[in-house]
Amino acid sequence: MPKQTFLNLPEEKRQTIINAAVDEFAEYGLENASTNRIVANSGISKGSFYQYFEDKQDVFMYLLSVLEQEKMEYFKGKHPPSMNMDTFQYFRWMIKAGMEFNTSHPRMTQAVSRVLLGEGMYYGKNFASYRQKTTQALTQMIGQAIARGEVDPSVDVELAVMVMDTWSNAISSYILNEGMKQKDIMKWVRSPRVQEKIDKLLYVMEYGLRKTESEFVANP
Amino acid sequence: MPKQTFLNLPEEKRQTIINAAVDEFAEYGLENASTNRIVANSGISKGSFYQYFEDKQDVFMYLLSVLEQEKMEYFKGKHPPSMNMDTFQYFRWMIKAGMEFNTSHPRMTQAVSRVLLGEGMYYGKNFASYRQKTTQALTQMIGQAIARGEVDPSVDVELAVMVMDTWSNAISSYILNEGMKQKDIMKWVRSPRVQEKIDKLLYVMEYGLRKTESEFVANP
DNA sequence: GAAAAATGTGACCTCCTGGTCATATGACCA
DNA sequence: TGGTCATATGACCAGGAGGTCACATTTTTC
Repeated sequence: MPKQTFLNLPEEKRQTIINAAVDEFAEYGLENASTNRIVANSGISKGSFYQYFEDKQDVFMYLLSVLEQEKMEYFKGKHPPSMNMDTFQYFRWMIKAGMEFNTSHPRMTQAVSRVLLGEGMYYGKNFASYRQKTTQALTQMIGQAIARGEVDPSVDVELAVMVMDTWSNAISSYILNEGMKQKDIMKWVRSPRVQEKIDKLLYVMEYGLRKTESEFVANP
Repeated sequence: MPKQTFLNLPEEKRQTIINAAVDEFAEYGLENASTNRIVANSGISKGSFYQYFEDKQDVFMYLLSVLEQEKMEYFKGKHPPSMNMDTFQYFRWMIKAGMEFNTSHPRMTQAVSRVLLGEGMYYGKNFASYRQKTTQALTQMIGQAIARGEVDPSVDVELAVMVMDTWSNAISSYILNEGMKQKDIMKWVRSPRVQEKIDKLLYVMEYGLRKTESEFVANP
């Protein structure tokens, strides 16, 4: 975590530095990020950087905690539209709210998810706790869904978690990759075309690809 | 592509070199791979390396083509157990055959998929053609499935491709990551536990997570 | 055998990396 | 005013990267 010196800095200067770091991680990932470039782009000296942080991983950990903090505050102010949702409706609402949040912090989300999804498995222990938080939340959610009889009983918890986690990441990556090509990412995400795509993907997660009697309805 | 000098080399020496390269890419990815380490581990000199290849990306491209070649030969000798399979049965067979192949070339598959999935998006054009081949094959397969009325008609081709591609990659990553921890990866993959896990995942892809009247049966 | 062509070698180059540290600056206090 | 202490700086370091090249060695050709 950053040293006190960094936290004492004026808000503006701190922002400049973390912006440069975010850009660097989004562009190069963690392993290939260069402290020299971060320093150059934030207009501070090399010495100052190491007075603020242990190393670049320290910076990244700080970004991670900031993003987590902001996400928690975002979700604190958001409430599901209805209390009588089943697990799948709730998951859909969470995914969409998550995408709203992501696109309101696109660079930061890009940087973090690039590192977490791309290099996370090889960095091993360091990020394990962050991945675990998601897994735990999902596990609890699925446990409830199974108890309520909403989930296919032949599907065990671990498998269902993998399915939901996979789709959560896939949708997030898709939105970020495609969205960064748009001129207004928020507007793009909120467009009916994209919303329907998300709906359809989650519908397929729920009912499968194979033709059955259940039918897709947009914005159910 | 490698220069003629490399292709003239005795089989054994070529193998030593590509083994060292495979290990390097599997361990460090493409960006962070070190030509110095590759030459050290393959017992050739720096100068020879650059007489054989343009640079490390050239080596990787060669690995890619070798793996593709071997995969094609593998599938040429393999035939689906029955001609009367629907698309989902065929996909399941392909996935399982693919996993057989992957675990018989674990290091190479690991190296290639690490680079392709992890750094592929950022290298842009270079690997696009390889990703495209998979997409094209899937597109054709789905087109047929839709024509046969096997797929939910509310699902369009592009979406179905994304779903199948996502699962193909997810299963492959899962098998590779977990499998590398086992002492005998081939035996592990063939075990009923793992086979059933794959079956269940593909069952969920086909019928969804939600409880319906259709029920999972192992090895259908 | 000699001449020619192909192959192999590692010292050396420049560039950039993460990281250090003696020194300079300037805010605050007596 | 002088002294103290947090902060800021960039020259500097060792290490490793990718890449080159003059020379040594081996193979082929005649």
